[in-house]
Amino acid sequence: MEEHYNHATIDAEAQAYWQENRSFEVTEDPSKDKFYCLAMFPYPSGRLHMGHVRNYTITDVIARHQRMLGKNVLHPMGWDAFGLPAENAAIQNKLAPASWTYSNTDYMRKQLQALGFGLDWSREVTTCKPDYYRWEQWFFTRLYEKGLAYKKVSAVNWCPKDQTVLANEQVVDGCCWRCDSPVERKEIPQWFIKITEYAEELLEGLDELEGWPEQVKTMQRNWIGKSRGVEMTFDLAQPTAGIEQFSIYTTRPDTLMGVTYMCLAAEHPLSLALAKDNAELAAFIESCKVQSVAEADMAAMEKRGIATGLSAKHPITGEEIPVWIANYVLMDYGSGAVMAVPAHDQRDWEFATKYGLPIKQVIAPSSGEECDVETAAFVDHGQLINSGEFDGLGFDSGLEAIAAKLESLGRGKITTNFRLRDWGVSRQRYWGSPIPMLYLNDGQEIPVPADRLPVLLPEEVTMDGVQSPIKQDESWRKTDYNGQPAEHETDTFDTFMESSWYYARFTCAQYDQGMIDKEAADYWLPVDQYVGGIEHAILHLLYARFFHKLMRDEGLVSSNEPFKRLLCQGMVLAPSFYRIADNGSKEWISPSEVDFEKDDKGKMLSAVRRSDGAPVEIGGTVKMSKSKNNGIDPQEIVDRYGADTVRLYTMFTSPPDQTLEWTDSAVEGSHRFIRKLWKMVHGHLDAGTPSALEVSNLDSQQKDLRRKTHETIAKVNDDYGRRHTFNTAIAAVMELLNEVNKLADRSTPNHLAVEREALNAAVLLLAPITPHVSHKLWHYLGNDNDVLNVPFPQADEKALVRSEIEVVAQVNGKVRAKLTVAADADKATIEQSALNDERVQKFTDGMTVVKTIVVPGKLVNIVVKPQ
RNA sequence: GCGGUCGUGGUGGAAUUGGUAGACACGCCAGAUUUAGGUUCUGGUGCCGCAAGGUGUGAGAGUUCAAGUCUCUCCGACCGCACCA
Repeated sequence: MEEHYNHATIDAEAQAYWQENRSFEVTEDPSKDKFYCLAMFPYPSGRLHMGHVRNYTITDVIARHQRMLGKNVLHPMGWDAFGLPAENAAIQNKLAPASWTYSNTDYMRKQLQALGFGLDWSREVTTCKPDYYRWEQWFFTRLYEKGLAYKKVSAVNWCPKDQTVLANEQVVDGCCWRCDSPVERKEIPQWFIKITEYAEELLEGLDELEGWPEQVKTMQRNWIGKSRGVEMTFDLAQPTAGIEQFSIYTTRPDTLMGVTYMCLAAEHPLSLALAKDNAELAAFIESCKVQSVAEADMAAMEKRGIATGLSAKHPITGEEIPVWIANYVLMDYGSGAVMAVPAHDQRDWEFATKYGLPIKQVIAPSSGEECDVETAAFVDHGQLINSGEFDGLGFDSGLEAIAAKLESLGRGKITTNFRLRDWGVSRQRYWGSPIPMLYLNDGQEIPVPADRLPVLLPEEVTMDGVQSPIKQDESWRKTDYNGQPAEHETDTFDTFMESSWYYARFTCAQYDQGMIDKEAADYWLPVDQYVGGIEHAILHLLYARFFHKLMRDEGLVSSNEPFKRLLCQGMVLAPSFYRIADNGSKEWISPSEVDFEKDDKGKMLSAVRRSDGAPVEIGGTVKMSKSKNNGIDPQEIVDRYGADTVRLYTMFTSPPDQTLEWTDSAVEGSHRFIRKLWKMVHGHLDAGTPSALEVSNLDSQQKDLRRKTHETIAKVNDDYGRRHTFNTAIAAVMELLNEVNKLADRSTPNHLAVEREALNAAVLLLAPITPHVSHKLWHYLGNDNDVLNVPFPQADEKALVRSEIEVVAQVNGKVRAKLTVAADADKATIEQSALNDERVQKFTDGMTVVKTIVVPGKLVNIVVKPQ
């Protein structure tokens, strides 16, 4: 065995072995239990970043562990290849998005291989290729035929100068990122898929997902936003432009008697009708359009409104209530109009205060406390007051009574409402799958017939940065349908379409007879473990769940949910440094160019740029990004330390669901640990040949080491399989090796046998995380099989047995002594042994024992008080 | 603004079901080895204190024999908000 660990040759050797043996290519094998382990596939941005490394290391560890547990493991990889960045890069580099994308996937595939990820490359899927998106197009035509896809008018961000649609990301401070013109909202016809038809099932399905983090399920529940309320109509006191009434929805009908004004969205039909001959209203509505469509921007802006001069009649009292138009009412939610109850809604309260509208209290706190609605809205449920016949009712009884009254008057009814809106899938961009629809001259919509699919996206194009090439290309647009002239839809799909079903396509990536090979899908689906960023907690995961149900209803898959277990990993952060440039902007300096000065405890005091020795500002630890110039290139670390060090570091330094802070010195620590393991195996082999392990013939030191080995095996199994806390698994193996070192006595073959068992276990336990070095060391330790397929170690219960244990003795909750007692000692024995302990007596002497709590195996707490 | 998460030594973190706070590692200090640096090895390391002991998990309150963990209020950081993926 070589004395020193050489990562370059060891990585290359293991990777060549896996490639030659096609170790990670799998087929459906009904005789074995399957395990489908999936990472969110990457957008091919150019190079891997640390977030990718972290994501794929997590799935690789889980996949390799499951494989060693005997499962038939599918761990595939592909490319989420359509999207906006390719268009931007294309404009910048004067390259077609397709060729930019393909050169990126080629480079990143090599990087993934260099990290030793055990991926089945025979199933690689690239979403921008026609053999993928043709099935998505076909599926959309099926949805259209079922009435689940439809076209409607909806708002986009519009740059009036460039005459183009902007993504929310392309709107900076309300202006176009390219030309800085103020952005407007514009209503254009777009395609939608009826996710709202599945709202109830998407909500209920969450209850089945026991393997999902609670916070993700909560976020999805809130996003779907099911509520029970009342829909009611308000008559206008002065019918206008043929409109006599409008409807609203409220979850607080109990506050109906406190309505003091009504609010319409700027895009509400009544608002638009009124604006026709009222220049002031028209100007206000126009001013509401100058803002992005992003909800966060809408919510953050100042609330503004204007009185229409119209009144509505209160449905119960008939009282006339002023009607306003306000910028905080969303046309997309409910009916685009709300009743305002400033006494019991914070936003209404602020609006009413600003415009001097009346505030009428109709709910009083149930506790009987006073509250003053002139100083703040009272938004809790309570008891109805000032509400005539409804006085004294509570929230539920008030809701029922008022709804019943409205129903009897024919003015409203109890309804269920969802916050969830239908999924808009149209994008006015080039680099996406064309939406497979045709338009005849008379405007009739025709789904492209299956035998004409796919509608190919031309790849050889030049981008002008403003208009989509296919929108400009008349020869692409023009076609025919049954002999009639027709035009292709030039919008493309939202890229969430591709990422909503790729997991199913991985089960049959090469299948060319349909979207999904049902036999393969039925074997592999659902995904047993899905891993990806928390930023996808709502949109991607909700769309994928929706798509799965659509595919189920098309007969393509059999399960109700796509992902059994979900792990959301945290972001990767790194320190950042900057200098203020002459023009006041920050110049971000890469951490690799910076040296630190530390105080005598190692705390960072100041930092200087190495090149000029002058100080730089410390910008804190923030998400690795190009803009902060603090990205660490995984490639450099792999070249310097090897793949196993990168993998070990990312798994050791934080639990997977928390943020990971990158520090160079800690990376060296991980590398040191691998070298230490290597050296230990080398020293062990040098010391001689172990005897066969005779469990019955061990001294107490050897028993201790053996117990530690099996405790570690038990902990690592639990950490890998159930807890997914790889950091504590690694810490446990480190402890085991520290123990091996401490008890090193290489003079007897018996001891060597116990040590061999420990080292074999350590190499196998680490194999999912550091597969290259484990591959090599496993052979050095005299094993001739492939570490990939060795059954994962299982703890020997007999080795775990202890005769004595330590319990803590507390007095009044403070630790005063540690007692050694028999492992099976009963409560009375433990209590007595604590009371007899002189360190305990020091604190109990002269006191009266009030009570004693004994937690067997853990502690005894003696509660005393002065006599 | 709305929804969600997090806050523990100089640093990353551990404490799994309310039961020993700080495992494991980085850094730092001291020593050994080394021509020197690096490597490697040994010991120490929350804070105050000579010690006994006290104190300590963002701040404040509460429940409990016992709170990092549960409840409430506040402060701070982060993620998502439907066209970034």
